[in-house]
Amino acid sequence: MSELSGKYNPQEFEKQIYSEWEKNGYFHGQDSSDKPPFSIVLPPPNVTGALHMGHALTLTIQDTVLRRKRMQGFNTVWFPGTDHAGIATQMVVERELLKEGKSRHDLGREKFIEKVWEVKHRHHGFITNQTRVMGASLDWERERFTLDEHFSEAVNKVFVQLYERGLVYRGEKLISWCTRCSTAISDLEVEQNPENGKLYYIRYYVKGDNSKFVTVATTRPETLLGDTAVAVNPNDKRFKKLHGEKVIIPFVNREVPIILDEYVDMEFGTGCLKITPGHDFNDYEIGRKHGLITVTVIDKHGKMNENAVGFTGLTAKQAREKIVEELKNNGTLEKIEDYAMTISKCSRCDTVIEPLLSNQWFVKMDGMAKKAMYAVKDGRIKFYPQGWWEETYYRWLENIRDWCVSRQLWWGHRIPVWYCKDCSHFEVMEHKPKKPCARCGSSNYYQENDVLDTWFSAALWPFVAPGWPKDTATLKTFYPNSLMETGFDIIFFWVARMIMFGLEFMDEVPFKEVLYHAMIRDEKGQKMSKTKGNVIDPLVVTEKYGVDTLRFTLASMAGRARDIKLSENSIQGYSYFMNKIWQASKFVYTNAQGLDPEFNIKDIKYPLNKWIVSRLNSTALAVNKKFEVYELNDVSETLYKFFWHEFCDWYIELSKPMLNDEKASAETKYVLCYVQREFLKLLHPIAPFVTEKLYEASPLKDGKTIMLAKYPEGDEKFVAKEVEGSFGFIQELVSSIRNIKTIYGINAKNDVVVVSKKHSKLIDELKGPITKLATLRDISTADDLKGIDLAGSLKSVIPDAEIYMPAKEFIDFDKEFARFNKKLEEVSKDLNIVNNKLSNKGFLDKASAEVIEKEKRKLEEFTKLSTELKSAITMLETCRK
RNA sequence: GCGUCCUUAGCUCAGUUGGUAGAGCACUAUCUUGACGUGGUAGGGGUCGCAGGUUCGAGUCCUGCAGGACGCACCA
Repeated sequence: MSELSGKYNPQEFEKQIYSEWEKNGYFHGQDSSDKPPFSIVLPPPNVTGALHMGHALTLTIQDTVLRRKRMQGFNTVWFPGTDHAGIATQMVVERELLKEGKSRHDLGREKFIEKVWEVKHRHHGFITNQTRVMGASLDWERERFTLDEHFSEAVNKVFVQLYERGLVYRGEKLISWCTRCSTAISDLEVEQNPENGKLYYIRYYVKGDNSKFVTVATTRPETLLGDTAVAVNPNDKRFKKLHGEKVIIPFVNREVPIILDEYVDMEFGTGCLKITPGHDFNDYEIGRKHGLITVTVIDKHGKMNENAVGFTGLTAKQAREKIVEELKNNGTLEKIEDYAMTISKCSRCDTVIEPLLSNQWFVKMDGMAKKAMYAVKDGRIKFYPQGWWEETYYRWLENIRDWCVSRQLWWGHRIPVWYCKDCSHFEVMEHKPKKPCARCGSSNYYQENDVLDTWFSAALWPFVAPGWPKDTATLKTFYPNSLMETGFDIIFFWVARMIMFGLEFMDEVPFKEVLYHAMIRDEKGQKMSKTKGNVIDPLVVTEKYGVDTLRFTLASMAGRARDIKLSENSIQGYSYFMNKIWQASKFVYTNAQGLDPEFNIKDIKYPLNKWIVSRLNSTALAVNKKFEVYELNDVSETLYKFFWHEFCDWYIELSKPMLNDEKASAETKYVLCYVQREFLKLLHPIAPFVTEKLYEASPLKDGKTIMLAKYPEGDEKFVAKEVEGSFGFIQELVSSIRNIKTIYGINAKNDVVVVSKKHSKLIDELKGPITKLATLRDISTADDLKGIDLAGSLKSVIPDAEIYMPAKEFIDFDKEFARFNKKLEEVSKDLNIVNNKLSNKGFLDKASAEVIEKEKRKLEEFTKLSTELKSAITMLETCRK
């Protein structure tokens, strides 16, 4: 037994314990084993990222779940890894370059990528070490990086196979383009922001008739240069006669037709819609329907191109100002209105998105989406918390559009497509083709410049982490993964796509369960962000309060809620709990001298010991039940209450006199140590460090590490309902006596007489403990009121007992009278409710026998209490006279 | 507009087949009891957002309304 310091001081042991675990290989799972497998893949953090509270939460939840499974005897593997995070990482490096006044183009692709790798290597240690700090029991030997060789091979294979199956295609489409990132992005990477804009009303004159015109309303006048039609609703009587006419687009003087399309809302604006297929998604659709040409007037940098005659080279914003100015001058601008609109912006850099026509690679979604939907519908994958995300998931999959996976970036998986330099032919192959071009015979190939969306590779994580495309033992054992734990914000980005690709390439779901966790916010419910300055840094918190404290706090909040409001105050509260565990353990250990470690827990005799062992088992059963549905908040609450309010408040206090009792001492010592040790095991998954530290010092230590100890499942055989019931009475008795003493400010120890037919024997047996707990000199029992100085005693009534405390000098009849009347009022209210129920024919007819029985018992109890209280009040009245 | 969800004690939240409203923090009073004042003990505090309905019985189920969060779509 080692010495424990005076108070809980986590900094003294956490880091060392972690390295011991890692050194001893406790985190490592076996590729094949007799034990049932349990696997999780860590959602790979951005390799250049820093640990934030979201990471801390996800690590805590996953580690907690996994540690319990490991202790339960599962062959567990938690696959670690980091993500190359395409745009994000490229931006980090570009920003560094910018400081030297350079862009990536100054370096060239090869040099630039070299530089990114350097940055990657430099950063990699930060995030992984911070992950270690949190206590995450990751199988580090299996760590992966999404751009490492093996991973890239898998990505290529997937891409090629998708192509061969007709699920990948190249096409020219209108896509969302970020002019700052200079790349296409997917629908998911576009955010809609409300903004105050303007609506411009512009006249287009009909060709050949300067007296006729139509007025269109637009928020983007600069796009009129790319207009190729004006549309009106076919049912709109106002404009129908114009069908077939042509109007002239100002500046470019292009003649465009007036077309009819039901899409046009007659109520909105003027009822005339300008059609710009090159810069608007809806217009693009209408253009396709009507066979319109597409004119692009804005380029990839957000500037007006050569088609924008007279405005070429201006930014879209400058062009808008100039066009509005000129329209005003020539009298075709009717009016400008304020207009509340939403603007699409790049979710990464907040730049306004420009819809652009361009050649991109797409993954066909409809077929895979359907399969992914059924996997959840038929229960092959279960979502937790139950009943929350299924609908959202289905809706997205039902309305899904093809996924634009090509990015015009340099950092990422370069698309395995090989173009012939001498003709336009291309091959989709994992490696550069060895044969000459099938069309022109040239051997001059170059690889596609675009890279893949980061989420493309991320979607392969559940099967690539265990080894795919190699047919490894690891893959056999750990696919499907047991659980996927992640934030609900990436349900579409990641979860849905993992399910699609898992089904497509493994023919089996990637994981059996998905657990979604909440978003961490500050105490006011606001998102934490550096600019707001409301960030709580997990590393600062763990430095101050310890990792276990933070983990316990986060676990306590990991319930069904979608937001977690975190404040330092709540963290501090839980650090007190850690200290409490520390202090109680110290007490247990210092009282363990002469302990017989061979004592058998089945042999315990004393009711108090039976009680705490019963409570321990009830607690273990409850904890395991809650673990199964991933309600970690209930797990931690159950453990908190058991340890603090049962083990410490009652059992430890009770054990003190028992330890001095020669007969009870040996058994009590053992039970103290036993219950404390089993509690440590129960808590270990949530608070791994303090439990290991204390376990190490336990005189009943039953293994090398608590990490590999058997997780207590709880045994019904040890749950003694009668004992718990009797002890409940004792608790109530003690509280009631304490209550009298507090009300009257009685500090001195005095005597108490209890009249209770039912519990006399029990009270006599537990005399020592009760006098100790209630600070009494003596407690005695009596069968009736004979010999009790009724007028000179303070009285209290609880179910099945009356308590008399001789304390003549303290009695205040008015106070007593008020106290009993208040109590009687409460009981009468309850009694009324029960009476009403039991005299209600409907209740008796329809309620279950069990419920009726319960009500009858209540009636009995309340009636008895009420009678007692009434007689006590009469007594007071007579005494007063 | 469609969808998911929230509204319970001053604050943060639990309350899972409908059966007498709970916890933590905060607050009040009190206690130097030999593990812990990061502690012990006792206590105050809620017409469960509003209005209907179903039911013998509703915080719990249904409908409507109000306030709020998030997702998707549309937005000339």
